[in-house]
Amino acid sequence: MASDSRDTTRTRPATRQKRTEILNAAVEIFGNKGSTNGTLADVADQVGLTHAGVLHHFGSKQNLLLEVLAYRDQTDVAELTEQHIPGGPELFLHLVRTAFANEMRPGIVQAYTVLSNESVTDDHPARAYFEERYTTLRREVSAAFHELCAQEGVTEPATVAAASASILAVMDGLQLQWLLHPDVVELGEASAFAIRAIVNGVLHPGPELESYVDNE
Amino acid sequence: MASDSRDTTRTRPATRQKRTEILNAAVEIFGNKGSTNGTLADVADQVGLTHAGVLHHFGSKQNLLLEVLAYRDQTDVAELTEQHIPGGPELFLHLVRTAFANEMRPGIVQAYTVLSNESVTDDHPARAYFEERYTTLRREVSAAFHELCAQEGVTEPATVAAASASILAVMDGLQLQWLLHPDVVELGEASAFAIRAIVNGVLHPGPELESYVDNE
DNA sequence: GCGAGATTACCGACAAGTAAGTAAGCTTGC
DNA sequence: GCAAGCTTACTTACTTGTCGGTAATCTCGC
Repeated sequence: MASDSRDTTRTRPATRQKRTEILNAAVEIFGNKGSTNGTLADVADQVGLTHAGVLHHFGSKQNLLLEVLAYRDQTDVAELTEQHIPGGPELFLHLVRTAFANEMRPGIVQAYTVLSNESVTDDHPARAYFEERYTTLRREVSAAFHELCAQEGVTEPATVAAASASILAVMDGLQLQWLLHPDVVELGEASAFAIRAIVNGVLHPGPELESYVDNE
Repeated sequence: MASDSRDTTRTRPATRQKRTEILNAAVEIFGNKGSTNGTLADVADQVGLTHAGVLHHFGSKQNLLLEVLAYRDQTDVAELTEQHIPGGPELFLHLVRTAFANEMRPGIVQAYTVLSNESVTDDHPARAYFEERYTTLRREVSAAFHELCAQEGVTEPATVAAASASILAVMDGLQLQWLLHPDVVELGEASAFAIRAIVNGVLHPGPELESYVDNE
């Protein structure tokens, strides 16, 4: 979506690269400080420019923010979003793999975590982006569930919606805890466990919670 | 200055009430705008004071923030934190009930969501608070799991840590999605489903995810 | 029960700092 | 030699926190 249009048309390669550099710096800064707290000067410093220089390339802070998100999609989780995400049950494995991969890039995880939650606030520029993102992801996970249910001969659409949201939710929530306690919480392992539990919860719902309490 | 012994000593009732009013306003403002973006003047406006008036009561913005968090604990989830949280397997039911209850107070949920994620950023004043909070909560959930496992005659401490973090994670993650799409995501229902799935995942781990793909 | 003296609660004005954005001009590769 | 890439120098708009002052409220001796 964002992207550009013109990058390709009229910019020299050196410029292109500078912009990429700025985007990477912005990911780091916004990740470390949030988009409200991180300043253009912070970003500029990191790439050896003044804040006006950054503005020259991106026009406004808000625009930089949006381009950062677009950039992240395009490079990072291109795989996860719309590129060639595995369609069926493999999606779940893919999500687990993503969680493990994320253990290697705390910077981006932090940027994403901070920004997604910031987006909830009044008129945040990235709100639309995240609304759309979650809608898309939930739809994809739901589709995977439907395929899986069909494959396993189970009919249980009732919990699929809850499960789809839940899978995305654990992943996000674990990221937060992992960022706060990197060596207590194991992002990959925990995600794997939770996703497995949720998938199995759709296919073979076990006992109700109440049963563990009553029969005591 | 601030916390001073409980206010009871030296403040008159009208003042007490005013402070509570300010705290409630702050919850709303910080919830709507984040703690960085929300200003003292915003809070002050809401209670018919100037920002200096707010400062008079709370000393500094940072202190106000911390008092907001303490206040939330004390009133809101007093039940959930340390007050009289049910100890054993009932804890899980309690968490589910909390999720349903949260559907009725988006303001506080939003404040909490925004602040907890903001806390990840550099030197955020609330970071220590949230680190401690998650540590405590994970410990409590773990304890509940141990009790439950004992009760059910299962020995499986291996996944308990992951499961404990996961339960808190889903709850947080679902809150975010619910805030973005209040009428698509059902906070209570989804939390109930996910917690049940995770609990059962500890007690009776089902098939591995790989099995759904390989045997296709 | 009352009036002097101390405390509060609060406001207006201001100090100091920080951010985004603008304008105008230097520099350089092509 | 000219446009793109940047910088310097500002401007404008906030924000937090401080200060002095004022009015209301409490405390107490008498």
